[in-house]
Amino acid sequence: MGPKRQPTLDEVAARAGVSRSAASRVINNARHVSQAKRDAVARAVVELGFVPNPTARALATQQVGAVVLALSHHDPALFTDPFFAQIILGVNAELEKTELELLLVLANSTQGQARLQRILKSRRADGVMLMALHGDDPLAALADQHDIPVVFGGRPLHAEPRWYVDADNRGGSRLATEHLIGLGRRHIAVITGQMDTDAGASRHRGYLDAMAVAGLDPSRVEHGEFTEAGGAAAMTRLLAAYPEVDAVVAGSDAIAAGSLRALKAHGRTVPGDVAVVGFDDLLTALHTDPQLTTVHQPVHGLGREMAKMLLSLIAGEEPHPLILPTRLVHRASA
Amino acid sequence: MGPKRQPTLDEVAARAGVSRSAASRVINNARHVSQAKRDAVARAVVELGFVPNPTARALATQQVGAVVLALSHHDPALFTDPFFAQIILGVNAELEKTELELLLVLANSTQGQARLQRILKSRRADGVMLMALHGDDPLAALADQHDIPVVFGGRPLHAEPRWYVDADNRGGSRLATEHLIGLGRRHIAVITGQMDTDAGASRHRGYLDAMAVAGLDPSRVEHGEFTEAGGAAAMTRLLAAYPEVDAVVAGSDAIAAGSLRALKAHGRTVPGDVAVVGFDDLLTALHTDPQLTTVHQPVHGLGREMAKMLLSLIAGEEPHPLILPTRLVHRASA
DNA sequence: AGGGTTATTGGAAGCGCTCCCGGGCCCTAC
DNA sequence: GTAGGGCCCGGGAGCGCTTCCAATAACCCT
Repeated sequence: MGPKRQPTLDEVAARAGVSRSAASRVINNARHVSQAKRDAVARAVVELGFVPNPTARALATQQVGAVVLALSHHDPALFTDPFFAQIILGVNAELEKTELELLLVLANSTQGQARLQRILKSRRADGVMLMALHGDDPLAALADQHDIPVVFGGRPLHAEPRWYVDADNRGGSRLATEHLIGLGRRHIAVITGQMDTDAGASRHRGYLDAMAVAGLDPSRVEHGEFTEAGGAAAMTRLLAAYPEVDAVVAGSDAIAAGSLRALKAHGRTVPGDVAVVGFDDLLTALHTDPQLTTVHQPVHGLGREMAKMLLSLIAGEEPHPLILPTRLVHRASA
Repeated sequence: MGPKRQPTLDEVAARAGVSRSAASRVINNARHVSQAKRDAVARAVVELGFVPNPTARALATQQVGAVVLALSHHDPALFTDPFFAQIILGVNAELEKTELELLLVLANSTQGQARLQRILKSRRADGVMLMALHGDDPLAALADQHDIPVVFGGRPLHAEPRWYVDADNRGGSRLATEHLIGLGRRHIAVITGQMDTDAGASRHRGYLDAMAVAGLDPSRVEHGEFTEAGGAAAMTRLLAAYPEVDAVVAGSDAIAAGSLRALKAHGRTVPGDVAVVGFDDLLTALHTDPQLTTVHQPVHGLGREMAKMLLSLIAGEEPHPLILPTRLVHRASA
């Protein structure tokens, strides 16, 4: 292995022939240092390969230099959804511009919850991004209990957090439904995700909005999980209960993919017999057959905006909640 | 917001009427404390809601209480592969048993590389897990330069790191090829992933092994990326160059999914005209049509074992490199 | 030339914790 | 009766950095 110990600021100062305070000022690019000392210190830093110890710095400044991204979900497998990967990528893109590190906390289990609690109480991070909260999620309340900035990704069901970024779920879903109506479909069903989720409930509401305006019957509804399996099962139930359906608004691309499979299994053609539109516009939407007409939400951007908002919060600013627009992407399934 | 400041150990000690040292001993469950003081401190801890400050503790003990998982890849989009999600899930499962936090570093860009460097030099973590190294990846050399445990997930191309965990890529691929041979196929092609990757090269080698034993022509080969698009393109080239192929060994499930798509586009049936076997056995393998016969590698376990190995390294032990077994999963495509 | 700023500078006091050490204490063995 | 050996216990010295402060030094204006 390499060098046994990193040089300390004292050693740098000694080598440069200045006081530790002066060296510190140079490192932090602060004022009140002569150019001569500045150069001397800079040289010593290079020669010694000095890198400031973040722990010591954190202790002195009371700033950790890290933020946490906490993903809360009851089912660990859900994390496999590329949706989360995109979120992480977005967050990371924004964080890369800074010196902040990313702490990942999977808060599904009670284990994970306790861990997040600890992180908050012990100030192990300068801020928190919290995602995917179910209605009863105890994490939602955590935000207020500690003196640490928290931004939500998506809204919890029965609370309006002070800071959040979300996609326009309701508007997007309404768009999708209107598109189906415009296509001449009249027996339009909806397969929602979990209704104890704001995304699930809001997307359902968007469907109701459009159906109401068009004066159509909005009662053909099935609930399921945000998964392919959930979608397939829901579609099968739908077909049994309402054989007349000629279109379905799916709560997510995964759900849509599942319905496609179930539809094919029951001998219905898409979009001939039944038109399907999804929600998310992840890569999955391109890999179905036929390719999915779907509502695009800027997932990567969602991650980025969460990070941005957290950064501005940490900087002491007062950002406003943000709702990102969604739009319909026309492909083959509707 | 909540309480402005967390109580310190001194305050706990004062309230319990003991010295700070004694309080510390109780917190760390060390010996040489009377039961009476133990109780007094415990009570004070609860009353004050004390949680030790990890930063201060880290500074004193020289142990950060965090490890990093670094994912290196040239293309950020690759991170979307559920493979990584599974790795993370596995790592997290093991870490949840400890007090260690997970630092996620996406080291694709030079930005990310520099960041990882900094983390290593400044000892921002107690250990590192490094994944997905291409042949020329500068990260591979990093391990030796710093006095910090590093375990590799998969092997870099031209180096045998001291500690790594990998799947039996060569053996698995050989199994897949043998299966195809057993099926009576004789014009078996291979679509590899990037050959500057150990996984890519090893899986190709497994194919060569089996073909050599059977005395078959192993020259039908195309290279691509570990993606669906790469697989589709490679399959198309394959079909043009060797129209007689009756089977293909794919370097991954994504590649296999791509070939399936290309095969269908060219009017070949699967497994009738061409049998296909994948590698990974992720959820994707279930969502293709037909479902994929594929080599299962324990991705979640890979993550878990990486974490385990790192933990044991941190504990001062000397674990051995680990190669996890792979096995063939029979489904419809071969 | 003199009073008042404004730049530099190093000393020293923390940040909140761990842990070494030496001093009591009590108990046992001779 | 006393010399050892545990056990407790608190004092205090760090861990490596930032930052306040008082002390100089350099500079401006009238």
